[in-house]
Amino acid sequence: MQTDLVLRNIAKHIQLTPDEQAYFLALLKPKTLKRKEFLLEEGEVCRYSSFVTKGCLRSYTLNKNGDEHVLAFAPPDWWMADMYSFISQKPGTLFIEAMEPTEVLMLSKADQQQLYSDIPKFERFFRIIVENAFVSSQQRLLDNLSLTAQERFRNFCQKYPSLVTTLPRKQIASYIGVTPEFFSKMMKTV
Amino acid sequence: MQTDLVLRNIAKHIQLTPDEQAYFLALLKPKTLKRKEFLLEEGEVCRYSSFVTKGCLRSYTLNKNGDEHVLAFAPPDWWMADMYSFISQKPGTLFIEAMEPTEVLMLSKADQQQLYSDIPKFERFFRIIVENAFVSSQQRLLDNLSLTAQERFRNFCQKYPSLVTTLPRKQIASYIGVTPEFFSKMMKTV
DNA sequence: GGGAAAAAATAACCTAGGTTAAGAAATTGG
DNA sequence: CCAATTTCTTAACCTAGGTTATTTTTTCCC
Repeated sequence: MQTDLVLRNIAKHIQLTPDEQAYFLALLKPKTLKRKEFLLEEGEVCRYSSFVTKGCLRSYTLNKNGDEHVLAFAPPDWWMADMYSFISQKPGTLFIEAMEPTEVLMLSKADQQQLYSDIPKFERFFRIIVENAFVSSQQRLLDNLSLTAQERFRNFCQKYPSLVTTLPRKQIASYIGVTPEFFSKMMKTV
Repeated sequence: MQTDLVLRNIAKHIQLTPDEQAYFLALLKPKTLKRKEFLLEEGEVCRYSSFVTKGCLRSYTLNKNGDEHVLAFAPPDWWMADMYSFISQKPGTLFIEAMEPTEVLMLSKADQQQLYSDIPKFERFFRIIVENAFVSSQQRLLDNLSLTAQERFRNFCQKYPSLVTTLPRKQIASYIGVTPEFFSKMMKTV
């Protein structure tokens, strides 16, 4: 199990003793996903929060016309879940799919709750993670309200430099909120 | 000082002893705002998280063309801050303005940190608050990507029933992401 | 209560981005 | 390495929503 990355991820915000590290690592369930395999589908309850160690995940919804809308990408060192479903433990609306062969470390809702009680520092850790995610979600909202597709694409390039070259363009188009056809038109006009 | 509301707000997620309640309440600074008075302006550091007990706040940005974009409304029982600035203690981009005569209870960043150490339950409380805010921000993002203005307006009516009748229409238009002119056109077509 | 300011409505015209369709290029997995 | 699938591009046409300008209505506050 590839654990360096997740320990360094946590060390950015809280300090753990070796015992605490061992206790935490014992809770993680590793999982390997093939390209296009789903970690979660619409209507399921999201029972795990997953940390990506290799590959890449994306979360998206399918609206009533069958259009996909990408909510987030998770390259290595990112956490991913259907947050609504994970916190409420009710059926969610997101699909979470591997974009390529991907490895994750999964922490169940129950184990996370246990962790909060046993090692309160983890409550701080996840609070900080969610605070940052919230700020970035709000910024993206404002960007969608006030910037052109061109400008949102520039933002995307800065936020996910590693993904710009590796991801299919249609996925990037969906994330910034335009059709692949318009994205293509836009890329000619530079 | 009007403290019932904030104590009930907290009691939704954590249980406090009378001593803890008293300790918490002693940290809050009440403030009264006139209509159109600012609680925070662009470029300032957001030093407080504010709980609304009366009236209503809104947060918005001004883009380079001078257009306002409403990020959030806070009627009574809601918390409001420029989250980016509050967590980083760097200058932010939001304006926070009173829509009408408004009363808030303000908790400083330093006091919040102290509270986390002294009464770890508060770390849980604010984690839960931010989790919910994050989920709702993500849902709004998806709504902006996949719904029409008409549908977003219906969502707004469900989310903030008390504001639909009291707020100027141009503010609602800005929140759902359309111009007041288009909003007006849209309201005729029902 | 009344004058100033803000908000709302209307309408003519404009544009960023969507739709449909069809062919070309790139990936992928057997 | 090759057939199937997916992705990308192009182009003609379309539409949700924006812009500008003017008038009407409402709200505020002295």
